[in-house]
Amino acid sequence: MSDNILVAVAWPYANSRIHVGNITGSYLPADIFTRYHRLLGDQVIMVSGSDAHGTPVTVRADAEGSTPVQVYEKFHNGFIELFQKLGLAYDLFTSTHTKNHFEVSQAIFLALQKNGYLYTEKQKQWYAPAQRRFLPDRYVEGTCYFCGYTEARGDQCDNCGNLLDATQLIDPRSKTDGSTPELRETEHFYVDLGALEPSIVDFLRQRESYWRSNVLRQSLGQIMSKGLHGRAITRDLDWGIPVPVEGWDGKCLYVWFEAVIGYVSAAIEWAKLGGQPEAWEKWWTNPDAKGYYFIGKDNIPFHAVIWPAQLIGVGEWFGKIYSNEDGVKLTLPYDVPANEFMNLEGQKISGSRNWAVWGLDFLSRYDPDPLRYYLTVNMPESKDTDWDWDDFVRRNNDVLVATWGNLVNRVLSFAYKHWDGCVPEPGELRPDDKVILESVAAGFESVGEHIDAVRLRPALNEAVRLASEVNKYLDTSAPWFEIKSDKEHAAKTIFTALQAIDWLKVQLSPFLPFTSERLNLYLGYKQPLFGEQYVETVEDSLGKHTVLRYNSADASGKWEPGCLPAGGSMEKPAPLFRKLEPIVAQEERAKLG
RNA sequence: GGCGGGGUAGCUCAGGUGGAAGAGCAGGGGACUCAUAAGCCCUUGGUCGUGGGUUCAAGUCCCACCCCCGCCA
Repeated sequence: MSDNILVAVAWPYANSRIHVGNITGSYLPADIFTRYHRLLGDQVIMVSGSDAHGTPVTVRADAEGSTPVQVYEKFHNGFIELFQKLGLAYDLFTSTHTKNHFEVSQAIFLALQKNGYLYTEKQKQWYAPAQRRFLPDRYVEGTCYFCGYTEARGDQCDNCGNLLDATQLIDPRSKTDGSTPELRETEHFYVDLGALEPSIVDFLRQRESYWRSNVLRQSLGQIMSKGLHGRAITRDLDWGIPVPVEGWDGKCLYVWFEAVIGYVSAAIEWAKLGGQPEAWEKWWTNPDAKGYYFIGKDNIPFHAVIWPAQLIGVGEWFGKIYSNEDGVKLTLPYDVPANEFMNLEGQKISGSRNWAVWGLDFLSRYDPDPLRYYLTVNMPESKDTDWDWDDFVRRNNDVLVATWGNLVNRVLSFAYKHWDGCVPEPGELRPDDKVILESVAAGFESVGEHIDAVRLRPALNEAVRLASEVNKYLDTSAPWFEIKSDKEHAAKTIFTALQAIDWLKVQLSPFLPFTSERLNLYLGYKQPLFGEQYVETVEDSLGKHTVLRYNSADASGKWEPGCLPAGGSMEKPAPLFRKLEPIVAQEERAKLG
């Protein structure tokens, strides 16, 4: 029995690079979860993409003298490079700037409208004649009408902390060119979240027993105390998805509204690229499919409340509009295992202050698995955590190198040297051998249970603990002593240790895919554990976009205690991990700020 | 102001449904040598933020308060 599992991963905004906090917050846990379910044999797809639209991209383009497309493509390509190097094996990592996403988003908009959940409202907003565009509140500056501070932003005054009504700013000016804006009337669509509130409360209550309490209680608490209210879903902007209504030229869907729709559109694009255009329905119109949304806590309201509201609001109309199907509804999220934040050396991560460890920069000096290890074992699953360079070096050396890497190296080297590069024939195993093998085999249950419940830190610690058990077993059996007097006993010990390592390799592989693949080769296997990531260019009427994909054709890994072939030939082993000098922590800290 | 998260050994943190305080690292001692001087064994160390309450029994439930951090207005 295999499940259909949709792994929906946060969409990085195409306006800044990705740092370790972003990675541990959503991208990495999603990949670990996905790899585990692939090994189990479940039908799982992991999708996401770059969030390409919105004002910050246009503002940056203006500042750099380039175009929004150029800005978004630059960051998008950087994301793909990082994800490939870090082994984040998306079935599809695409973008919101695709024809497909435009169509799906517009269909969602129209379905909400058909169901009566949209309404329009007129409001005044600052307009910059010189730039011929409306200014978002954040891009208007002026004098605060509370405290007289002259550098207040339209949305909030940094001096007195009050939230402001941008239209009341004194002496307003455009943040980008200093020109004086004027108030103009504009009309926008709103989604009637108030009308959807009872359905959302039901939705949350049905998931009360298994959702993380931070996600559930924050969402429910906010609704109970404040209620839900209409929210604007369109803006005066030309970089984005046009509002699919006659006479609404020059207005776009708000990014918060359309980016989440990417979870549907990316699955559709994935199905099309795979040559089975209907395949997405197994995850999206199948009520038994389970959607897991991996996001950071900043995104909780959008995924736990607003996105479900959108899905409930479209009802059966999406099917009718998009694919001419009747009686079909989109499947609501099963779980939203949002993480808290990771800080850096005791301070909040900040790109503008260069207080960050950037993903690509890190990988230019270190390997991906140590990063994956440290970020998992320090994952902010229940509260904020801290990236500490000393701690990174220590854990790399004490756990990856000393406990696990050394276990592999000492056993494989010993076997390779004394049995001519082959797995020794053990004959009948002794009681002690069976005991340690049973313990390690039980890891498929215990580690798996943790991953299934998205408790990744305890899952990884459990696997490492089992590696430590094997070290103890080795010390007790002492094959280096046995081999002097009785090579048959040493063969039993080394075979047992190799078999245990073979299983631990699988249990650790969702966390440490690169070194697990290498170990897999050393043990003599020809087929890789996982499939391959590859990059492809897709063309549509909007232009070309690059996507990251995953080909599982050669994957052979299975989440079960398989049989290591006795007598099989091995590859000459080499250490899996590099030991780091403590000085690198100081060097890395010196680069911050 | 409202909603939420956190305060457990020197450090980083575990402690689903209440039942004799845990791990790793750091510190101290020991045996071994296959291994990236790694691994293994033993060991020092805590009034679980504060004050009440429920209970035969509370880090774990309830109330109040004090700090730190987010989100929302």
